[in-house]
Amino acid sequence: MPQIASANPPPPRTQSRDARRLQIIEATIATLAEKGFSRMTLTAVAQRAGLSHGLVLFHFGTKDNLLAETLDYLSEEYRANWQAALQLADNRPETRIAALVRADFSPDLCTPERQAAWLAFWSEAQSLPLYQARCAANDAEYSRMLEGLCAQMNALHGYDLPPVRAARLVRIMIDGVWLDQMTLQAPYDLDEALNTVLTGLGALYPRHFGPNA
Amino acid sequence: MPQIASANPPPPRTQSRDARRLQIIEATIATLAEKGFSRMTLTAVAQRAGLSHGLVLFHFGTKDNLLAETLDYLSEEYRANWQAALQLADNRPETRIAALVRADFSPDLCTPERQAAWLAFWSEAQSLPLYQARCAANDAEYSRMLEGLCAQMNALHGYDLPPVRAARLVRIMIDGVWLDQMTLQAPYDLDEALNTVLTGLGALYPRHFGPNA
Amino acid sequence: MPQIASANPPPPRTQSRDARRLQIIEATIATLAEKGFSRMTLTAVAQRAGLSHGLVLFHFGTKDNLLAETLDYLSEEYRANWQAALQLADNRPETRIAALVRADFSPDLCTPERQAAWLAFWSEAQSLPLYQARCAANDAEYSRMLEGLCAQMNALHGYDLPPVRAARLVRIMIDGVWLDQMTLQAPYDLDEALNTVLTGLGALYPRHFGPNA
Amino acid sequence: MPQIASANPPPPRTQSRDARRLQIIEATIATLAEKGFSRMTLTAVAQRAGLSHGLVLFHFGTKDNLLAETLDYLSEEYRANWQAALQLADNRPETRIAALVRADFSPDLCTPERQAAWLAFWSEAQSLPLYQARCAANDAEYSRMLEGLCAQMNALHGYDLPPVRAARLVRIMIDGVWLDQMTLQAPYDLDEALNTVLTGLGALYPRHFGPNA
DNA sequence: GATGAATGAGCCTTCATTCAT
DNA sequence: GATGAATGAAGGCTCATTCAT
Repeated sequence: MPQIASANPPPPRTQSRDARRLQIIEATIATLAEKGFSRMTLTAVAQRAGLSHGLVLFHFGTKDNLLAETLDYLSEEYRANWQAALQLADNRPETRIAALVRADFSPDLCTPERQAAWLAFWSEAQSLPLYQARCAANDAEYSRMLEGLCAQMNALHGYDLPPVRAARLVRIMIDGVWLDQMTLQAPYDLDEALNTVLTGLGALYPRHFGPNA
Repeated sequence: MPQIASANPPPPRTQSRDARRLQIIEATIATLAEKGFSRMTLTAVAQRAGLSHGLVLFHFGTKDNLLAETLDYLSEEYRANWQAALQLADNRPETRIAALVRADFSPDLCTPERQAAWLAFWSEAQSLPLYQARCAANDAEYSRMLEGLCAQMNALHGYDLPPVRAARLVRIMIDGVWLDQMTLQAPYDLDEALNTVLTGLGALYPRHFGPNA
Repeated sequence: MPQIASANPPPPRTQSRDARRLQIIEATIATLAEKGFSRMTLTAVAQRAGLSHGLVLFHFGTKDNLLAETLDYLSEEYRANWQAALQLADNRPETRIAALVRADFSPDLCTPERQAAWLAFWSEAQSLPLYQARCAANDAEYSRMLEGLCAQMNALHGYDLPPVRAARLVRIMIDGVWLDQMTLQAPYDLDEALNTVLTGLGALYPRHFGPNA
Repeated sequence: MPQIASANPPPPRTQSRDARRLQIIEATIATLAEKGFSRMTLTAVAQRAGLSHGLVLFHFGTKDNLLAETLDYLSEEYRANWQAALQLADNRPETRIAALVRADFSPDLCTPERQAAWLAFWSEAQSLPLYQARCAANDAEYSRMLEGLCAQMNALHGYDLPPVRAARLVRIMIDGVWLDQMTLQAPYDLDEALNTVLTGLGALYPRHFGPNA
């Protein structure tokens, strides 16, 4: 976890360039979550980071660029997370799929702040070239990889689900419970979210998956 | 669906109050879809409706109120749509679930514009009291109803899925493919979306559902 | 007293032109008093008169004209009031001065509404040509007349006050207590106002004036 | 009196915070005098100060706050002025009253601009909570102090005027000549204003006051 | 690096005015 | 006469961006 900005102590006089940028990006994520895309202002970001207004622009040039780099950061963080999970898994597709799903619900990543920030970017994806430009490649890579695993489930274990649809179902179940956290009046917790997806996965591949409990 | 907004002909000097309000609400949905929540301006709405921006405020008072009434309109439209679908279905839970799912992909409702508008509201749900205040009741009603149908699937047909999770899985699969339309670079069409959900449904209840083709 | 507008009963379908104009002018005075010059809107005037927005402009053409005619009305009302008081007085200057002062505190004229309306016009007198154009003549006539009476006090009763200053002192004492009603947190009543001026008058002309009690 | 506002030279990029605020407040007073309360706009204030309109809001937040701080400034200036005058006077009530009156006609304070600004605030006092909230205390302090001095005139010099009325008469004569400056077509000068009030004072306390000449 | 004053574009909103019915 | 829809100018305010220190 990157070191989260904390406004109270006077900001250290000199910080490494990268630490400052990270601090501002984390403040951007938090502000996005707190105020939504439409009310995220540079002033609010600066305040949350405990920095002056001008310094944010000194480091990022423009607001659009700050948003772009924040999205890059989230996107890269997400990719690194599932890739690390795959590294630790063996080669069986059921292990790898399980690892991916669990990774998506890791408490480091799956926080209300980050979910809200993702949703903010998604909602602007249609009208802002930003999202497609920055995330299309990562998203596609993730989908292709998941489709490959689903294809292996068919080949190795005798299932008969179209891999593209199966992969898509896994993906949308994950996105769906993320969305639930943002829109439900009384959201369920991380554990229930994971088990909901595992239940769905167990429906797709009954001999290999199922809820924890 | 009314298709009123059309800027070219000089707007009739007087229209019935309700027709004008509807026209403006449709223009709001379209603008929300085109520009996203953060860049939806009253000027843009007025332009799209072919009206002066002052008239929008004459009819709705404030921008916030316009947004609230737009959300009410979408929410009511959605509720009316699935309730009408249930009216036409018989009493068997599998028929009713299928009717709900198909209703959610009706071409009148499931348009890119409306999906984008919904997403815009979802993304602000955390920071704006608007969404919870207006939609929580409708959302909860929908969930309860779906949970009831899933419970009947267990009772009548011998399935063994926890109804709350099963209902949630149906919901998030639907929301998930909606979300896909907004975020994928090359989204799939309505038919494929429906069949994806039916495939997922077939995994949950194998003896009663499956893709069309 | 002109017939005060009363919003509750549905406005009589057909009224004489002059009655409508008067009704609107009275509503203007009341609105001026309630909201101040800067927040007096045609909508507020119409609402107070129980009429539609457009009707006000039908009768007065523009807002500026409505204000001008309202000022004319107040000015004429004021002039008629003191002239009527003089008609009833005998020819002695002390009687005539007393009549003038009492006229200025007549309960019909000296209402919080009218005082506030006058003050509103005074405060805009510098920047709006309106006041000078409409009231300079009346004001000058009043001053000349008062100066003549003060000159008679000297000639007939042996006082030795410069008539211009004496007249001015009478005028500003009256205006001053009017102003007090608008600015004091706990203003005094009409009777105390009158006796304050009579006390001042008694200081100027000790053998002829003094407070009532 | 600072005489800062001057649009011609390009404004220094940076000024001390307080100097800028003062400059803007003086421009507000001038604009209030020139245009009246109802047409005083931030743009007009900024133009008169030779600054951008955004800067006015940068320093004062809102127009309402700018008005409030301007009134505070005028009110404090007025209080400081009469208190300084009292400091220089000896303890005899006639000296102190004379000092107060002369202070009210000091050329620094008693300018057309300031008089017009005061009148603008007075005219909105009824409908805006501003005036009462900011000035009631100062006004009451002034009245009490003046009443005390009038009581001393009775006690020490054998006069027999009710102190409250006497003090009120002094106050309204001063306010009255201020009002005259705003409403008369051909106002008299400062000297004549002072002598008018001194004449009135001489009528109240014949053995101690009278016009200068 | 860092700060905060300064600018100006663009937004929401108010409101006088016009006009069809 | 009377109504209320419709327009557009103008105002207050927010905020990204620039820039002197």
